[in-house]
Parts: sequence; C-alpha cells; structure tokens
Amino acid sequence: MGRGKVELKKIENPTSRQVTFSKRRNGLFKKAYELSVLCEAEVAAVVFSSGGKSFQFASHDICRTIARYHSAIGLVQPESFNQPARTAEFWRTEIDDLRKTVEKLEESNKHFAGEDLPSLGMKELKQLERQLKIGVERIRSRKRRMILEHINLSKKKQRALQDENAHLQRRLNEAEEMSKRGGDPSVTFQRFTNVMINEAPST
Amino acid sequence: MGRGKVELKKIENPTSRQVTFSKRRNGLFKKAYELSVLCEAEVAAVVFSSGGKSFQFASHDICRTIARYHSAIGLVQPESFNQPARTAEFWRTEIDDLRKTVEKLEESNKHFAGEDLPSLGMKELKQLERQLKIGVERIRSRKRRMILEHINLSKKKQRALQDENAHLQRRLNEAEEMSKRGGDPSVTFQRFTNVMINEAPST
DNA sequence: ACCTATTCATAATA
DNA sequence: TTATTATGAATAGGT
Repeated sequence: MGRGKVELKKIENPTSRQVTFSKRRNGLFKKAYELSVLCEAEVAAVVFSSGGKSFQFASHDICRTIARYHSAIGLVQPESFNQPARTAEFWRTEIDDLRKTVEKLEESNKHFAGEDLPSLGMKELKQLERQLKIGVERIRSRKRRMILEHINLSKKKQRALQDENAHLQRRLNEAEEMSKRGGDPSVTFQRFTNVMINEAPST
Repeated sequence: MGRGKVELKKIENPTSRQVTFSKRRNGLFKKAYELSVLCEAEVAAVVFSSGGKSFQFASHDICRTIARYHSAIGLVQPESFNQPARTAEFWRTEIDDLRKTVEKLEESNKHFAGEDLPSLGMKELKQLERQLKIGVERIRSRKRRMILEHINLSKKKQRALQDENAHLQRRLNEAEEMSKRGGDPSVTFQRFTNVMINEAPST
C-alpha cells in the first residue's frame, strides 16, 4: 500500500529495507494489539531484524503466552541430563561471532555502495575511492574480455560455415558436371546452410 | 477499514467477534509473512482465541524463534527446550542461516572489489559497474562536503582572529594616544595573535 | 520525521 | 462459510 505495489521479495536497497522494516513492524504490532482488544485474544509476536535485533509485542505477558503455547503443543519435557549451560554458552559465542562478522561485512558493503559514509574519515574515503576505481577497472576489463571472446567465437562459427558452404558449392558443381555428362539425374542436393553471425553484446 | 470505523474495544456480538477474529488473525499472519520476506526478518506470532484455541505463524521455526528470543533477553530457557537433540538442531539452523548470510555478503564484497567476476554475466557486470560508479560519486561528494566544511571552519577562525587583531590594534592605538597625552606609561599590551589558516586537506 | 497517492484490509452486507 | 464492495488504514516513495 503506497505508491506502486511491492513485489513480495527481499527489498534489496538496505536503506528502504530498514525503513520498511520499522514501519511494518509497527504496523504488525498495532494489528496484534487490535486483534487482542477487539476479540479478547491473547497475542504475542516476536520479530528479529536481519541484523539480529529483537522486538516483541504481547497483549498479556509474553512468557506466559509462550508457556501457554508450549503446553498447547504438548511439549512438556522432563528435566534432561545435559550441560545445557555450557553448550548453550558455546553456541552463543559462536553465533555472536558470526553476527559480528555479518555486521562488519554489511558495513563494508554499505561503504562500497557509497552509504553510511559520514562514519569515515578523509583517509578512509580516499582509500575507498581507490578501491572502487580498481573494481570498476576490473569489471570493464572483464567486460572487454567477454566481448572479445564472443566475437572470436562468432568469427570461428562464420569461418566454419563459410568452409561448409564452399564445400557444398564444390559438390554441387561436381554434381552438375556429372549430370551434364549424363550422370544419374535423380541425385539432388537439398541441404542449405545460412551464415549467421550472432550479434555481439553491446558495451 | 471497512464500512465505518470501529472503536477499539471488545466486540460484544459473539458472531461478528468470531468473524473478525478469523479475518484479522489471517491479516496479522499475512503481515507477519510479508515482513519476514521483505525485510529478511525472523518473525513468529502466537494467538489464542478467547475460546482458548491456539494459532501460530512462524517465518522460520517457531521453537527456534522462541529459543532465540529467550537467549536474546538473557533468560535461561525452560528445560522443555533444552532437550539436547532439538536444541542442537535449533542452533545449527541458526548458525547455518548466519553462515549463508556471511557467504552472500562476502561474495558481494568480492564483486565490489572486482574479484570473482567470472561468475557474473554481462548483465550483472553492467549493474555492478553502475553501482560502483554511484559509490565513487557519493564518496567524491562526501569528500567535497568535508573539504568545504573544513574551509568554512578555517574562514570562521580567520575572521575571528582578524576581529581580535583589529580590536587589539584599536586598544593599542588608544593606549598610545593616552601615553602621548601623558597617560600612565606603565600600561602595556603584551598579547599577540597570529592569523593561522589551517591547510585544507588535499583532494 | 512528515506527506500523500496508492494499494490493502476489512466491516457490513448478502 | 464465502463473495462482494464501500470505506478506512497502511504504507511506498518522496521531501
């Protein structure tokens, strides 16, 4: 709802994704609230942003609602005999590390896209610009290479077709000679080939 | 929405309350789903009708999301969740997701740096080049802005110093006048200021 | 953050 | 329950 509809797929632009996340999260919680009031329902909602931040709404007490959900599902389990503390701790750090990695990568990605620049000093900006220019240059050279390859391929195809044409022409001439000299006139040639040069991709 | 607005209070008519509950529950879950897709968020919602029936939506795995919520708020999870196999499963999927995210980010980072290009087609290359050019342009504009700010700051400083100089000059003249006319010759001025313009950073 | 053209959700109704 | 539709709400894109 808004100007133009939106495809149901990940919003690629990080800025508008963040904005939409905020807006829609609020919208969702509002709806949840209204549902709970209008229909006397018990509602809880948990949302994690892609960055890992958590948000929640609960009409009553979220823990109570979750507990109720557990019992509703019949997931009650007796005390288990493990060392969940240590294991959970281990996983937690593992996940924290990964999250940090993600954050760093996201930041550098943003910088590459020219976003979030105010957090950088002049020196970093210069370095970044240099880096981007190198990137552009590499991409251009890759494009040149691809085009060249394409052209060469086309040329090869062309040559092959020309050769085949010549060959067929020769055979045709021979056959005509034969028939002039009284060869079997039922022999005909029905093969044709077209010389097609694929259009090279535009720059 | 709908014909006439609704007050935010319990719907007394049981029939229309039930109908509204159904509709709005679906609406809520739909919104939750859209949020998860559009913004790559992890969303879970649990709803109990006033009659006690439970409904839930989860973008990933609802137990995982709840577990994540628990760890996010630093609560020890209820034992019912710490059954080792299941818990391990949750953490594993969580970690897998994060790893995938990291991989994607690393790939796009490489592409920004002009590495690993052969995996891209001509179309992607063009898009990437455009993106990089935008990045460069933004960086340049950021640099310009920084330099301008620096210059303005310098100018301000310069002006302030000039003013101070003028003021001192005036007082000096006055003092000289005074002494010529036989004022107290012991009054001297010992303050000096230099007008220093900081060098602007080079482009 | 605020604005508003649009699309979406849904209350009333059948 | 389902389908329709008038209307208010949510929100995408812009500023």
